[in-house]
Amino acid sequence: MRLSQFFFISLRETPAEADLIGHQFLLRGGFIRRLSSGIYHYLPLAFRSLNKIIHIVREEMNRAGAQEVLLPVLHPAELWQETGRWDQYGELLMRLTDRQGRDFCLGPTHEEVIVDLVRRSVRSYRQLPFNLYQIATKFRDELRPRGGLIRAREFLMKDAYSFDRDEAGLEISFQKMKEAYERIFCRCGLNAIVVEAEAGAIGGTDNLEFMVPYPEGEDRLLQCHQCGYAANRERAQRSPSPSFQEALQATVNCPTLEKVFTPQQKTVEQVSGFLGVAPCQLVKTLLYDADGQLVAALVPGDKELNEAKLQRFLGQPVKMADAHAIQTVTGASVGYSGPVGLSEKGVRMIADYDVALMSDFVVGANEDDHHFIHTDWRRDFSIDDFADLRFAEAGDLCPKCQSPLSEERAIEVGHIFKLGTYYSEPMRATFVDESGQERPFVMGCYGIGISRILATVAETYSDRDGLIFPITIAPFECWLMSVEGEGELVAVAEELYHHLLSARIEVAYDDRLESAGVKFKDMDLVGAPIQVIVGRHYRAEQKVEIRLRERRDQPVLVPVQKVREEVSRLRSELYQRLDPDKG
RNA sequence: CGGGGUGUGGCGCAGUUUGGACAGCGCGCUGGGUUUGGGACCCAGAGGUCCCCGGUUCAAAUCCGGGCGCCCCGACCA
Repeated sequence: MRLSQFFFISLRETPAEADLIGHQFLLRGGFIRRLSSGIYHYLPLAFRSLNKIIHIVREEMNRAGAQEVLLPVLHPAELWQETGRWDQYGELLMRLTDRQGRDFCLGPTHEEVIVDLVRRSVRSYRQLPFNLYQIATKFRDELRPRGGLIRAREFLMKDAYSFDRDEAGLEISFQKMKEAYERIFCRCGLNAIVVEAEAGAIGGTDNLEFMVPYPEGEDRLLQCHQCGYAANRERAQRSPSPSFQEALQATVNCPTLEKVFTPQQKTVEQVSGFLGVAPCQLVKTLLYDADGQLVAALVPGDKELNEAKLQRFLGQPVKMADAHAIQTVTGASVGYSGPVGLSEKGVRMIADYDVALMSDFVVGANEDDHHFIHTDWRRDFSIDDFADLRFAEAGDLCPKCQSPLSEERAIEVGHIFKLGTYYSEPMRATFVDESGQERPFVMGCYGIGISRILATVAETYSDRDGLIFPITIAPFECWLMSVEGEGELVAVAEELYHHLLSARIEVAYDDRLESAGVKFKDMDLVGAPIQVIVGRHYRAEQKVEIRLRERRDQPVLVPVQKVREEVSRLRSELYQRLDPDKG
C-alpha cells in the first residue's frame, strides 16, 4: 500500500478525550475516531488489524469444530421476556420500537436468539453436539463507557454457543473452547491468564475469564504464584489466617461492654473519626434478606463484603434488607445495626474469618445515635458461622495452598461459561434422547471481545513514540520509507516496494512528499513490526537499513538485493514467536 | 445515578476571575519557494453559530437561569 493513496490521517497532538496510552495512540495514529460516547469509527488501519484478529479467531474456532453463523442484531422483546432478561438486563439494553409499536432491543448477547433458533430446528440427540459462533457488532448502553475501545457501547465481539446432550458433553465442549481461547490469545500476542470468575447476570455454573494484566485495567485478579490458583476479585477465595483456630479458643480479654453516644454518626468513616479509632477496630453488621430469613453478615470495618460469597455460602440469593426490615428487627435506623442481641431475635449470624481475630471493637448498638465500644464476639453476642465473606486482597492466603496471594489489575478479553440448562429450560428448548425422553440442551457460551483485543494490544504494546504491534495482527507487517521525497533514494525505495510485494509481504510504503522526520514519526506511531529505511546508509555504502520496531536501536544494513530475504526471515521469526504449536 | 472536570477555526490550548480593543497563540490546512535521518524554514493565504436556548446590560466567549455534549472517579458490567 502506498501511503500517498492510503486513508491515513495521523494527529500530531493527543486528543483531549483520551487518557489511556493505547487509546491515545490509536487515535493519534489514525486507527479510530470517536463518533459519540462509546461509539467509534474503525479507519483502514484499525480495520486491517481487526480483520487479522477475526481471521485468527475464525481459524481457531473452526479448528475446534465450531461453525460460523450470523445472527440478527435486532431482537424482539418477547424473546427476552421469556427468560426475564428484558427486565433484568435493565438500562444496559438498547431498546427501540418499530413502526407498529412493537418492542425490540439491539442484541447485547445472543443466548435467547440462538436458543430460539435451535429449539425450532433441532429435535434429536443424534444432531448433537454442535457449537455455533458469530463475529458481529454488539450493543450495550453501558452506564459508563471508558477507555475508548476497552469498554464501548458498540463493539465487535465473537460469541459462541455450544449445545450438548449432557454435562459430560458440555465438559468436552468447554475444554475445547478453553484450548481454542488459549491459542487465540497466544497468536494475538496477549499474555492472557485464565482465572475463575463469578457467573454474574449470565447465569450458569463454572466459568473462566481470560485476563491480560494491565495496571489501568478495570478488572482485578488475585493469583497464587506458588500453586497457580487465579481468580477475579469477585470470585477469589481465601483461607482463614493461621491464627483463626486459636482465636476461636482464646479467652476474652476485653474491658466491659459500654454504650456510647454517637449522634448522627452512621458510616464507618464517621464513627471511627468520631470515636478516634481506626476503621479496622469496627465491625460492620450488614443485614440481608435471604428469602424471608434475615441474615447478619459481619466484616471488619475497613473491609468490603462480597455479596457473591454470602450467596454462595447460604446457597441462595440475597438482597440487602430494606430500612423497614432493619428498623423492625434492630429497633434502630440504618447505620446503627450491631450484632449484640440479634441472634435472640432470630437473625442468622455469619461473620468473616477476620472477625474471629478481633476483640475490643466497636459495633452499632441497635439504637439510634449509639454504638457499643469494647465489644467481644465471644462474650457479647453469638455467631452461627464463620466464613470467607469479604473480597480477597493481596496478602490473603491462597485457598488451595495457603501461600500469600498477589493482586493486580487486568483487562478481560474473553469469558467462557458453562450455562447448563439455564436458558434451555425456561425457553423449553429440548431434544429427544435415546430413550425417547425430552431433555433440555446442556449449553455453554463463549465470548471474546474482538475490538477489545485491539485495544488491549495497543495498551500493552507501546513505547513513548507509539505502538509496537505483534506481527500477527499488525495492520502492516512491514513499513518502508525513504528519507527523501524524490531522487535516487526514491527509485531504490520503489524497487524495494516491488520486491517486498512480490514476496507477499504486507508492506506500507511511505511515498508521501513529507520530511524525513514526519515519516519516521508516523512509522513509529503506527507500529508495524518491521521497518525498512532507504537513507544515509544507502548514500554512503548502498545499504538499506532494516530494523524491528521493538528494537529500533539495532538495525541491520543489507544491500538492496538482500532486503526481501532479510525481511522474510525477520517476518517468519516474528510469526514463530506467536505460534502456539511451536511451544 | 452520585462526585469532579471540561466545551473557543481540523487538533492542542489562552482569553472567562474584574463584561468593552480586529477573539488570540501553537500545530495542521492552501499557494509559492528553499529543504529531507527524527514532527524543517521563509513568504502569502483560507478557515470561527466562542456547545445550545433564554435573561441581565448601551455592550456578553466573559455575568445569571435552564438544557445538552464529552472525559475522569464511583455505582454497574459476559
